Amino acid sequence: MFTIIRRIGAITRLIEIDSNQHFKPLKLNNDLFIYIIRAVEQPGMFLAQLADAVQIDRTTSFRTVKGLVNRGYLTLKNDPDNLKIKRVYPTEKAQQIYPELHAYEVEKSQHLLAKLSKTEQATLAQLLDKLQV
Amino acid sequence: MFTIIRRIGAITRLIEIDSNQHFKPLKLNNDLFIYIIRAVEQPGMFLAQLADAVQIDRTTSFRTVKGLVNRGYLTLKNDPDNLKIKRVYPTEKAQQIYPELHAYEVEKSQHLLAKLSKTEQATLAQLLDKLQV
DNA sequence: ACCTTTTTATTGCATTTGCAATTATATTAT
DNA sequence: ATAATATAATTGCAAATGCAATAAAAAGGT
Repeated sequence: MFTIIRRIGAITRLIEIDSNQHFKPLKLNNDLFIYIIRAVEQPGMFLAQLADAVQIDRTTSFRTVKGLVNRGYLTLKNDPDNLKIKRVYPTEKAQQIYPELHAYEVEKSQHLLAKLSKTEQATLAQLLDKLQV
Repeated sequence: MFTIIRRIGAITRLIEIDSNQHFKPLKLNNDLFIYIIRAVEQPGMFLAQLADAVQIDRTTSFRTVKGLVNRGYLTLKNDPDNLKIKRVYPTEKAQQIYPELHAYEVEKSQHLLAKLSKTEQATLAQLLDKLQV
Protein backbone atom coordinates (compact mmCIF):
# COMPACT_ATOMS: atom_id res chain seq x y z
CA MET A 1 0.00 0.00 0.00
CA PHE A 2 3.02 2.28 -0.30
CA THR A 3 1.58 3.46 -3.60
CA ILE A 4 -0.84 5.58 -1.60
CA ILE A 5 2.01 7.68 -0.26
CA ARG A 6 3.35 8.18 -3.77
CA ARG A 7 -0.03 9.06 -5.15
CA ILE A 8 -0.73 11.66 -2.47
CA GLY A 9 2.64 13.29 -3.08
CA ALA A 10 2.13 13.36 -6.83
CA ILE A 11 -1.32 14.91 -6.53
CA THR A 12 -0.02 17.62 -4.21
CA ARG A 13 2.81 18.52 -6.53
CA LEU A 14 0.47 18.70 -9.49
CA ILE A 15 -1.88 20.96 -7.58
CA GLU A 16 1.07 23.09 -6.58
CA ILE A 17 2.18 23.51 -10.20
CA ASP A 18 -1.34 24.52 -11.14
CA SER A 19 -1.78 26.97 -8.27
CA ASN A 20 1.61 28.51 -8.97
CA GLN A 21 0.62 29.20 -12.54
CA HIS A 22 -2.82 30.37 -11.59
CA PHE A 23 -1.69 32.84 -8.93
CA LYS A 24 1.42 34.08 -10.69
CA PRO A 25 -0.32 37.21 -12.07
CA LEU A 26 -1.48 38.17 -8.58
CA LYS A 27 1.94 37.28 -7.20
CA LEU A 28 0.23 34.99 -4.73
CA ASN A 29 1.92 31.83 -5.94
CA ASN A 30 4.07 29.54 -3.78
CA ASP A 31 1.33 28.96 -1.25
CA LEU A 32 0.94 32.67 -0.49
CA PHE A 33 -2.77 32.48 -1.20
CA ILE A 34 -3.07 29.75 1.44
CA TYR A 35 -1.94 32.13 4.17
CA ILE A 36 -4.51 34.72 3.21
CA ILE A 37 -7.27 32.14 3.18
CA ARG A 38 -6.31 30.90 6.61
CA ALA A 39 -5.88 34.36 8.08
CA VAL A 40 -9.35 35.34 6.93
CA GLU A 41 -10.99 32.15 8.12
CA GLN A 42 -9.25 32.10 11.46
CA PRO A 43 -7.97 35.54 12.35
CA GLY A 44 -5.76 35.98 15.39
CA MET A 45 -3.57 32.93 15.12
CA PHE A 46 0.00 33.65 16.08
CA LEU A 47 2.82 32.98 13.67
CA ALA A 48 3.81 29.52 14.85
CA GLN A 49 0.18 28.51 15.01
CA LEU A 50 -0.42 29.62 11.45
CA ALA A 51 2.71 27.80 10.31
CA ASP A 52 1.44 24.62 11.93
CA ALA A 53 -2.00 25.10 10.42
CA VAL A 54 -0.65 25.25 6.89
CA GLN A 55 2.10 22.73 7.63
CA ILE A 56 4.85 24.88 6.21
CA ASP A 57 8.28 25.48 7.70
CA ARG A 58 8.27 28.23 10.32
CA THR A 59 11.06 30.24 8.79
CA THR A 60 9.36 30.22 5.44
CA SER A 61 6.04 31.05 7.06
CA PHE A 62 7.57 33.90 8.97
CA ARG A 63 9.03 35.46 5.86
CA THR A 64 5.87 34.87 3.87
CA VAL A 65 3.71 36.60 6.45
CA LYS A 66 6.20 39.44 6.63
CA GLY A 67 5.95 39.85 2.88
CA LEU A 68 2.16 39.80 2.94
CA VAL A 69 2.21 42.43 5.69
CA ASN A 70 4.40 44.64 3.51
CA ARG A 71 2.00 44.16 0.64
CA GLY A 72 -1.00 45.13 2.72
CA TYR A 73 -2.73 41.78 3.00
CA LEU A 74 -2.03 41.00 6.64
CA THR A 75 -1.28 42.81 9.88
CA LEU A 76 0.57 41.68 12.98
CA LYS A 77 -0.51 42.62 16.48
CA ASN A 78 1.24 42.05 19.76
CA ASP A 79 -0.70 40.10 22.33
CA PRO A 80 -1.40 42.00 25.56
CA ASP A 81 -1.02 38.87 27.66
CA ASN A 82 1.91 37.20 25.95
CA LEU A 83 4.92 39.19 24.84
CA LYS A 84 6.32 36.32 22.85
CA ILE A 85 3.61 36.00 20.27
CA LYS A 86 2.35 38.09 17.39
CA ARG A 87 -1.11 37.50 16.08
CA VAL A 88 -1.96 37.58 12.40
CA TYR A 89 -5.02 39.41 11.09
CA PRO A 90 -6.33 39.95 7.58
CA THR A 91 -6.71 43.47 6.22
CA GLU A 92 -9.60 44.77 4.16
CA LYS A 93 -7.54 43.96 1.08
CA ALA A 94 -7.33 40.33 2.18
CA GLN A 95 -11.05 40.20 2.88
CA GLN A 96 -11.75 41.51 -0.58
CA ILE A 97 -9.62 38.99 -2.39
CA TYR A 98 -10.64 36.04 -0.24
CA PRO A 99 -13.66 35.00 -2.32
CA GLU A 100 -11.50 34.71 -5.40
CA LEU A 101 -8.89 32.64 -3.59
CA HIS A 102 -11.42 30.36 -2.03
CA ALA A 103 -13.23 29.98 -5.34
CA TYR A 104 -10.04 28.59 -6.81
CA GLU A 105 -9.86 26.01 -4.04
CA VAL A 106 -13.46 25.01 -4.58
CA GLU A 107 -13.08 24.86 -8.33
CA LYS A 108 -9.95 22.74 -8.12
CA SER A 109 -11.59 20.45 -5.61
CA GLN A 110 -14.58 19.94 -7.84
CA HIS A 111 -12.38 19.03 -10.74
CA LEU A 112 -10.23 16.77 -8.59
CA LEU A 113 -13.27 14.93 -7.29
CA ALA A 114 -15.35 15.01 -10.44
CA LYS A 115 -15.17 11.28 -11.03
CA LEU A 116 -16.36 10.48 -7.51
CA SER A 117 -19.93 10.29 -6.33
CA LYS A 118 -20.99 12.34 -3.32
CA THR A 119 -20.82 9.22 -1.21
CA GLU A 120 -17.33 8.42 -2.43
CA GLN A 121 -16.24 11.97 -1.72
CA ALA A 122 -17.47 11.67 1.84
CA THR A 123 -15.70 8.34 2.22
CA LEU A 124 -12.47 9.81 0.92
CA ALA A 125 -12.65 12.75 3.30
CA GLN A 126 -13.32 10.43 6.19
CA LEU A 127 -10.45 8.09 5.31
CA LEU A 128 -8.02 10.98 4.85
CA ASP A 129 -8.92 12.24 8.30
CA LYS A 130 -7.96 8.90 9.75
CA LEU A 131 -4.45 9.12 8.32
CA GLN A 132 -1.73 9.84 10.81
CA VAL A 133 1.62 11.40 10.02
CA MET B 1 -15.34 19.13 -0.06
CA PHE B 2 -12.48 21.57 -0.54
CA THR B 3 -11.08 20.34 2.76
CA ILE B 4 -9.85 17.27 0.91
CA ILE B 5 -7.45 19.37 -1.12
CA ARG B 6 -6.14 21.00 2.05
CA ARG B 7 -5.78 17.70 3.83
CA ILE B 8 -3.83 16.11 0.99
CA GLY B 9 -1.47 19.07 0.86
CA ALA B 10 -0.91 19.03 4.60
CA ILE B 11 -0.17 15.32 4.64
CA THR B 12 2.35 15.66 1.82
CA ARG B 13 4.17 18.49 3.54
CA LEU B 14 4.33 16.57 6.80
CA ILE B 15 5.73 13.53 5.02
CA GLU B 16 8.24 15.78 3.31
CA ILE B 17 9.43 17.22 6.61
CA ASP B 18 9.82 13.71 7.97
CA SER B 19 11.65 12.36 4.92
CA ASN B 20 13.95 15.37 4.87
CA GLN B 21 14.96 14.73 8.45
CA HIS B 22 15.25 11.01 7.91
CA PHE B 23 17.44 11.20 4.82
CA LYS B 24 19.56 14.15 5.90
CA PRO B 25 22.45 11.94 7.13
CA LEU B 26 22.57 10.15 3.77
CA LYS B 27 22.20 13.48 1.98
CA LEU B 28 19.26 12.03 0.12
CA ASN B 29 16.74 14.53 1.44
CA ASN B 30 14.64 16.86 -0.74
CA ASP B 31 13.09 14.02 -2.70
CA LEU B 32 16.48 12.71 -3.84
CA PHE B 33 15.64 9.28 -2.55
CA ILE B 34 12.54 9.25 -4.75
CA TYR B 35 14.63 9.49 -7.90
CA ILE B 36 16.77 6.54 -6.88
CA ILE B 37 13.70 4.46 -6.11
CA ARG B 38 12.16 5.23 -9.47
CA ALA B 39 15.37 4.69 -11.39
CA VAL B 40 15.78 1.26 -9.84
CA GLU B 41 12.17 0.25 -10.35
CA GLN B 42 11.95 1.52 -13.90
CA PRO B 43 15.41 1.89 -15.40
CA GLY B 44 15.81 3.54 -18.78
CA MET B 45 13.35 6.40 -18.47
CA PHE B 46 14.64 9.55 -20.07
CA LEU B 47 14.95 12.71 -18.06
CA ALA B 48 11.64 14.31 -18.93
CA GLN B 49 9.88 11.02 -18.42
CA LEU B 50 11.37 10.60 -14.97
CA ALA B 51 10.43 14.18 -14.10
CA ASP B 52 6.85 13.46 -15.11
CA ALA B 53 6.84 10.22 -13.16
CA VAL B 54 7.80 11.92 -9.91
CA GLN B 55 5.81 15.06 -10.73
CA ILE B 56 8.68 17.39 -10.06
CA ASP B 57 9.74 20.37 -12.15
CA ARG B 58 12.00 19.43 -15.06
CA THR B 59 14.74 21.88 -14.22
CA THR B 60 14.89 20.65 -10.67
CA SER B 61 14.76 17.05 -11.84
CA PHE B 62 17.54 17.67 -14.30
CA ARG B 63 19.81 19.10 -11.66
CA THR B 64 18.91 16.44 -9.15
CA VAL B 65 19.76 13.64 -11.56
CA LYS B 66 22.99 15.41 -12.48
CA GLY B 67 23.89 15.53 -8.80
CA LEU B 68 23.07 11.87 -8.29
CA VAL B 69 25.20 10.98 -11.31
CA ASN B 70 28.12 12.87 -9.78
CA ARG B 71 27.62 11.02 -6.55
CA GLY B 72 27.62 7.64 -8.24
CA TYR B 73 23.97 6.69 -7.84
CA LEU B 74 22.79 7.09 -11.40
CA THR B 75 24.20 7.01 -14.93
CA LEU B 76 22.99 8.67 -18.10
CA LYS B 77 23.13 6.99 -21.49
CA ASN B 78 22.42 8.41 -24.89
CA ASP B 79 19.74 6.66 -26.86
CA PRO B 80 20.96 5.14 -30.14
CA ASP B 81 17.68 5.99 -31.90
CA ASN B 82 16.95 9.40 -30.47
CA LEU B 83 19.68 11.98 -30.11
CA LYS B 84 17.47 14.24 -28.01
CA ILE B 85 17.00 12.01 -25.01
CA LYS B 86 19.22 10.68 -22.27
CA ARG B 87 18.14 7.64 -20.36
CA VAL B 88 18.61 7.23 -16.64
CA TYR B 89 19.95 4.03 -15.11
CA PRO B 90 20.76 3.08 -11.53
CA THR B 91 24.29 2.07 -10.57
CA GLU B 92 25.29 -0.76 -8.29
CA LYS B 93 25.40 1.79 -5.48
CA ALA B 94 21.77 2.67 -6.14
CA GLN B 95 20.76 -0.97 -6.23
CA GLN B 96 22.43 -1.53 -2.90
CA ILE B 97 20.72 1.34 -1.14
CA TYR B 98 17.32 0.75 -2.71
CA PRO B 99 16.03 -1.68 -0.06
CA GLU B 100 16.67 0.87 2.65
CA LEU B 101 14.92 3.62 0.73
CA HIS B 102 11.95 1.49 -0.11
CA ALA B 103 11.74 0.24 3.47
CA TYR B 104 11.29 3.83 4.59
CA GLU B 105 8.40 4.24 2.17
CA VAL B 106 6.77 1.06 3.37
CA GLU B 107 7.30 1.92 7.01
CA LYS B 108 5.86 5.40 6.59
CA SER B 109 2.91 4.01 4.67
CA GLN B 110 2.16 1.53 7.40
CA HIS B 111 2.20 4.23 10.02
CA LEU B 112 0.12 6.55 7.86
CA LEU B 113 -2.49 3.87 7.27
CA ALA B 114 -2.33 2.24 10.70
CA LYS B 115 -5.79 3.32 11.71
CA LEU B 116 -7.37 1.92 8.56
CA SER B 117 -8.48 -1.64 8.01
CA LYS B 118 -7.20 -3.51 4.96
CA THR B 119 -10.52 -2.90 3.28
CA GLU B 120 -10.39 0.80 4.00
CA GLN B 121 -6.84 0.97 2.68
CA ALA B 122 -7.95 -0.61 -0.56
CA THR B 123 -10.87 1.79 -0.79
CA LEU B 124 -8.57 4.75 -0.22
CA ALA B 125 -6.15 3.60 -2.90
CA GLN B 126 -8.99 3.11 -5.31
CA LEU B 127 -10.51 6.52 -4.61
CA LEU B 128 -7.16 8.27 -4.92
CA ASP B 129 -6.66 6.68 -8.31
CA LYS B 130 -9.92 8.19 -9.46
CA LEU B 131 -8.77 11.70 -8.64
CA GLN B 132 -7.89 13.84 -11.62
CA VAL B 133 -5.58 16.83 -11.58
C1' DA C 1 11.90 32.46 44.29
C1' DC C 2 15.13 30.25 41.23
C1' DC C 3 16.83 27.21 37.88
C1' DT C 4 15.81 24.42 33.73
C1' DT C 5 13.36 23.48 29.80
C1' DT C 6 10.33 24.83 26.22
C1' DT C 7 8.34 27.89 23.01
C1' DT C 8 8.26 31.87 19.80
C1' DA C 9 10.12 35.08 16.84
C1' DT C 10 13.92 36.38 14.31
C1' DT C 11 18.33 36.58 11.40
C1' DG C 12 22.40 34.76 8.66
C1' DC C 13 23.76 31.94 5.21
C1' DA C 14 24.18 28.44 1.93
C1' DT C 15 21.43 25.62 -0.84
C1' DT C 16 17.53 24.64 -3.63
C1' DT C 17 14.14 25.92 -6.71
C1' DG C 18 11.87 27.10 -10.92
C1' DC C 19 10.80 30.51 -14.58
C1' DA C 20 12.40 32.08 -18.96
C1' DA C 21 15.39 31.63 -22.62
C1' DT C 22 18.46 28.76 -25.71
C1' DT C 23 19.93 24.99 -28.51
C1' DA C 24 19.30 20.80 -30.75
C1' DT C 25 16.60 17.23 -32.39
C1' DA C 26 12.27 15.17 -33.66
C1' DT C 27 7.54 15.34 -35.32
C1' DT C 28 3.83 17.07 -37.97
C1' DA C 29 1.77 19.58 -41.66
C1' DT C 30 1.88 21.42 -46.27
C1' DA D 1 11.27 17.96 -49.32
C1' DT D 2 10.55 21.82 -46.71
C1' DA D 3 8.55 24.60 -43.36
C1' DA D 4 6.33 25.00 -39.00
C1' DT D 5 5.57 23.10 -34.57
C1' DA D 6 6.70 20.44 -30.63
C1' DT D 7 9.70 18.18 -27.45
C1' DA D 8 14.14 17.42 -24.68
C1' DA D 9 18.03 18.92 -22.50
C1' DT D 10 20.46 22.61 -20.72
C1' DT D 11 21.93 27.19 -18.59
C1' DG D 12 21.47 31.88 -16.28
C1' DC D 13 19.54 34.22 -12.79
C1' DA D 14 16.72 35.83 -9.22
C1' DA D 15 13.84 34.32 -5.75
C1' DA D 16 12.41 31.02 -2.35
C1' DT D 17 13.65 27.78 1.05
C1' DG D 18 15.09 25.79 5.34
C1' DC D 19 18.73 24.55 8.69
C1' DA D 20 21.22 26.31 12.53
C1' DA D 21 21.87 29.75 15.76
C1' DT D 22 20.25 33.62 18.79
C1' DA D 23 17.41 36.23 21.92
C1' DA D 24 13.58 36.83 24.66
C1' DA D 25 9.72 35.33 27.05
C1' DA D 26 6.93 31.67 29.15
C1' DA D 27 6.15 27.35 31.50
C1' DG D 28 7.39 23.81 34.54
C1' DG D 29 9.93 21.77 38.33
C1' DT D 30 12.27 21.96 42.85
